Amino acid sequence: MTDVAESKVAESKQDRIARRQVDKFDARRTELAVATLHTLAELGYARTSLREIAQNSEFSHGVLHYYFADKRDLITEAVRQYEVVCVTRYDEVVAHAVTSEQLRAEFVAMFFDTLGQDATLHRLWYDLRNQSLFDASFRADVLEIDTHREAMVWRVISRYAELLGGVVAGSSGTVYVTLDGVFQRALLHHLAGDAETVARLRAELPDVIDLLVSKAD
Amino acid sequence: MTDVAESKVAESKQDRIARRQVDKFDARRTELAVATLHTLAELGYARTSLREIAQNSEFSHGVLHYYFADKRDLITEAVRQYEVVCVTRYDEVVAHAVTSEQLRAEFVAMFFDTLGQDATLHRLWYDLRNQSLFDASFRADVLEIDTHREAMVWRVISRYAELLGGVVAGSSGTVYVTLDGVFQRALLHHLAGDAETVARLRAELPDVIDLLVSKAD
DNA sequence: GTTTTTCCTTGACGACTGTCCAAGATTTTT
DNA sequence: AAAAATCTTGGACAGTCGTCAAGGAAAAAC
Repeated sequence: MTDVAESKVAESKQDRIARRQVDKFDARRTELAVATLHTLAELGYARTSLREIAQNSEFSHGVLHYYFADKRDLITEAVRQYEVVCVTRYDEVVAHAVTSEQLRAEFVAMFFDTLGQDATLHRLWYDLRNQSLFDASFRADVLEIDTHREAMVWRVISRYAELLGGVVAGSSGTVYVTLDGVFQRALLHHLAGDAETVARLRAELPDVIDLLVSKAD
Repeated sequence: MTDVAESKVAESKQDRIARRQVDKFDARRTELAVATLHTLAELGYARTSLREIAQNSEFSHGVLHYYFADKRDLITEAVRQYEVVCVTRYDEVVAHAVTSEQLRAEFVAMFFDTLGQDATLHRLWYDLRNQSLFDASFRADVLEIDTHREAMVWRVISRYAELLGGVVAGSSGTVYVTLDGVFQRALLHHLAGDAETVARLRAELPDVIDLLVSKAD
């Protein structure tokens, strides 16, 4: 009995230790994944090396193989970090907008804000989505993130239709590819330094949104 | 006088020789650029090496630096080859369709035909367009090709509106990003082996087209 | 047929890659 | 304070990369 009790105590103690170490381990994994994310955003998938990632962290390159099985494992974790950052961006706008005009205007504003602010992160997303066209090992994560992005856009547009007293004219997928297409195009011209084209896309976006929503008369 | 005449003859002779050599030189450049295109389509930009390209041609890797200044020069030429192949795809459909229903149906058919047929080429295009988000040296070519693609789509949709007796509801850019977005998404699911989603996108495409065109009553 | 020019192969170079490991530094446990 | 477990470093490894140059093969010019 005593032996068992002691053993239980010992176990739970070791468990506590183990759990703490796991937490610490995970924290460092996340830290390194974030450094990876920044490196990828800066250089793109094709030119990102482990040594470059390590230089963007406070560790040496050898440590990466202590926390990650290989490069793919590391990059996959970085992609998951991206998702955490990026997928609830418009929820606040949806939550507190009380008129359709307000929602549309604030969505457009945030759309182009994040375009300028997080341009390198966004180009990374498109880079990785494209990588998944060649490398099957990214596909599952990419498709999952894409689904979440689609849902995010849908929350905005369906709420807009609701406030407007109309219905969304296309499917969730159609709405998503349209707005994502506008974003991709704006990103390209933004990075190319063509502010004029970006401004034009911004001016057109409200019309694009209205194209996707049929107002009931 | 005679000297001058002889010199002229000699010059024009040398010119002829020079021209022929230039033609031969260009022909081989094109040949190697095509091999590059196939390699890029297969492996993607990130994993395409000069030795791999050479293996897809009938030459050895050293010859690439005889015909091209460096890797960038070679890949740029390959991108230009892509444009030649890809940008008049729907013109025949536009030319011989006599009803709006026919044009729409044949466009949809060709849209998904090329999706399956030239999937690797298309994923290369998206790969290179994305590369231009990181590497400015591709941007000019990418933007030019993108413009041509947009014009190609516009020819289809504006003709469709004409046959239908309506007007296009969005700008040329809006129409392009929407249909290109559908294509990108269909390509991803096609390469992921998800035939069901591709079929759904195909079934939805006519509605997407009609969304972009307002029929006059 | 010989010389000259053009074309192509082969091997080498330095730099860079992902991966692994021995050994030292640090932290935790006893 | 000693011992054990954990973390981190920095160098070595086997490859691969783009690039280049020497020299042989082929073609063209005479």
